[in-house]
Amino acid sequence: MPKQPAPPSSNAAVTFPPLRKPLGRNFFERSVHDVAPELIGATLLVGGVGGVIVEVEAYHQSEPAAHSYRGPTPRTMVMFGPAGFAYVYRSYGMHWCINFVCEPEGSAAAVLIRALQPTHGIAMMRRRRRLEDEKALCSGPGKLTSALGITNKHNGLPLTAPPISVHARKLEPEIAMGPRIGITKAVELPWRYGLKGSRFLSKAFPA
DNA sequence: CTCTTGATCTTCT
DNA sequence: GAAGATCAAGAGC
Repeated sequence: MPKQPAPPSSNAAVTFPPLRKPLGRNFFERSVHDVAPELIGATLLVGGVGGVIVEVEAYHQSEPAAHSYRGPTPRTMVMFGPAGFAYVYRSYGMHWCINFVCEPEGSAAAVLIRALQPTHGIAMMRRRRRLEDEKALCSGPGKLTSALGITNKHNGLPLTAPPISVHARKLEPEIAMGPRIGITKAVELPWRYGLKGSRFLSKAFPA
């Protein structure tokens, strides 16, 4: 094992830049196309571990790349419910991915969280991922759930109550935009958003 | 750097 | 039975 800086020897508070009050349900109860870009720069914490959201994708019921496209199923139930809850699904038989459910009840839309810049609980993330490289800890939708300990147990949990919280950004970041990744339908829709120039993306946006 | 492939299994057809 | 909102490792350049 490579040497790491010694972690704090107690549970004494570790200082981080102060976070804003957690976002409430009303933040998510809007068009997924408004919410998705506004999530760039926000902080996601699960059990105190997390970081700044640097990449997301919007999915909407009306479009065939969305899991909700064919109507409610046991898996996609949560998306047809109210906004402000987590939709967690199994990807390729081995990874978990987390979405934030948006829009008023009746409209099934969600934002896939694709990458974080780690800020809180980095030592824990390194243990879970068995990986040192900070910029690769959360640089993909399956990687960040592993780093944050997200599994199907989190499916349907509120994003507005422990252990999950989402904190608004403090500054207006520069947003990059482009086609979504890893899909074969509706590939032309530019519904992927990212923090311009971030080193923590799953994949760079074309200049 | 890019490209290819194997791993692995739930979901819906 | 096939596809899939992925990842990591290996080969080639």
